[in-house]
Amino acid sequence: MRPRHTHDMQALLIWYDAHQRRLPWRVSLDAYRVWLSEVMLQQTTVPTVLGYYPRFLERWPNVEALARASQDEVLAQWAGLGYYSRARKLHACAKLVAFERQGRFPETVEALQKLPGIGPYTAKAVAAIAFKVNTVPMDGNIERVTARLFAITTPLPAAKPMLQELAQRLAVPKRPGDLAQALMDLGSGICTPTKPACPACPLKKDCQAFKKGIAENLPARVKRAAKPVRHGVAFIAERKKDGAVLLRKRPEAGLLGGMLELPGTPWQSEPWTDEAALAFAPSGTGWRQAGLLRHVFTHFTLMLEVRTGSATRTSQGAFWAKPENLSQLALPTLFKKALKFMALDV
DNA sequence: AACACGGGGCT
DNA sequence: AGCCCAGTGTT
Repeated sequence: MRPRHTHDMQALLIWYDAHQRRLPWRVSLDAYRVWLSEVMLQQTTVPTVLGYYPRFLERWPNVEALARASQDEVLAQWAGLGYYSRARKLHACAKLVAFERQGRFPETVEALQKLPGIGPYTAKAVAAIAFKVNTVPMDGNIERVTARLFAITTPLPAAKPMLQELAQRLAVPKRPGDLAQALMDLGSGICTPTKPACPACPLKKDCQAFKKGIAENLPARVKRAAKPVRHGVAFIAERKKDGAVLLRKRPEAGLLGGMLELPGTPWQSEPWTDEAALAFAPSGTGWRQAGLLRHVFTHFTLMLEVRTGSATRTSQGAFWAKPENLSQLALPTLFKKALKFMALDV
């Protein structure tokens, strides 16, 4: 066992007490609320989550309520947040906790990590914040803070195990949850990826990277490959009498899994010819180009050509959705963008 | 270890 | 245009 308290975590906690933000998931340490916020915050910024978390909590105030919802309802509320497998696993986890564990979340890192959608980070965060387990979760912020504190120059992701081990040395038994949140606040507010505010940092006396003047260069990363481009054509098939459009449900697994979409072509590396694209159109007439949009996914960029036309009957697997109902459906951002072309087309 | 998996905001 | 973000699960 290495010696603890080589760093002044007390100074960090004092800074945290003076600077912490009033965020809705810091109002209560109820495990359900902590868990819900941590899942939403996976790879998602605080401002974005602020637009979803209060609505979720109002609609489903406890894990039993969320467990009783339908998956389509959960996906509809999640629409726009991205990484939709999170919503499916969130619901699966809620059902498991509500129906097989009498509504109680497990209280150890190991048991939490067995639940759907809870990985190493979320297990530690929930354990530390809701159950006062003395552990330090590793997220992007704490990874960066740790790399700088110890001046680790090994590039990510190879440095991850070392950073994980070093971060655990920062643990303090008194206030594990506050320490985790203090480190994350430090990472987002002071120890930022570019132009860190080192002079204002409560840990500057301990920071090896600051002393060496290399804080801004850490953590080092290996270069990522450029995103390929894919092309698709989507069809807005409009019903004359009420303006309803045809939608269909995507497969449960994979990209935008379980969400709704406009009918259209597959997405391929080459642009579509008219003739090839029309083979994927719903039964309808008068197709004309309404717009072209670019949408960036995690690992490719999509160029989506949007065409409008009129249709009188549904096609295979599709259904009519009235414009006034669109906001309550599980439509990912890509297709919300596409549907905006409809209004221009009168 | 590498990849799939959204979307928004920053520089 | 590239990088980042309160990551997880699969291969």
